[in-house]
Amino acid sequence: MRDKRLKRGFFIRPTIIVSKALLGKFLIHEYRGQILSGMIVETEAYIGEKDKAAHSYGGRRTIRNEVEYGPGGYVYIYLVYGLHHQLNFVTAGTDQPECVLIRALEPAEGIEVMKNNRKTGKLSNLTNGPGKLCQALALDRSLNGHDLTAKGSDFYIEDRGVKISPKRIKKGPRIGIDYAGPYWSRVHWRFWIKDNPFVSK
DNA sequence: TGTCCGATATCCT
DNA sequence: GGATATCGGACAT
Repeated sequence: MRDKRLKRGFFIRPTIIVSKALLGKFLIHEYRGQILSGMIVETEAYIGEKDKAAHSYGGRRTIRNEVEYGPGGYVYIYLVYGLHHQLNFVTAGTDQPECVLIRALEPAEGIEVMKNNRKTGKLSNLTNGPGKLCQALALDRSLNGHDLTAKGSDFYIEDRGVKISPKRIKKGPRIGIDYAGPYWSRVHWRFWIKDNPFVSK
């Protein structure tokens, strides 16, 4: 059987390219013997050094964002507002603190478990936001620094052959970062699949 | 050691 | 549509 997991080379590319390429890929978490998965439908790019909205702006390097300074293909996950997790994938090479925030998924496998994790019966409300998808797929800080490309790991990304043509990729300003000032809060570094009902609002 | 605040979701009106 | 929950990280003291 062909190994469909994304390899290191996929992530070691410019962050904007990776952000778009991730649309249509499948995020898979094998959790307690269950497969929890979803197709990525919305992403945001964070270009560390020069991006005022990024944790690594100006080369800021801390215990929390240390993994961003490593090579692409690793997981950067942390807690905001004391209750919501944010899932990111590190991109580019070593010492370029760049990453892609996963904002929304279209649920694929393990939907019943996800509904239970989320305490909701509504499919449309399961994974249409960064904090929601982490809760649905049971992702938390213990996965920080996880290698997505490691053989046999239980958290990875697959290419299942879904092709998203450039025409179906929409872009716009990122969300919830007004503090970054008029320029960085407006750059069009958010990407999503046109007309997909699971994109966050 | 203390204070400030966030890459959101939810509940309430 | 608006308030607010809730905690760990960042940085100042």
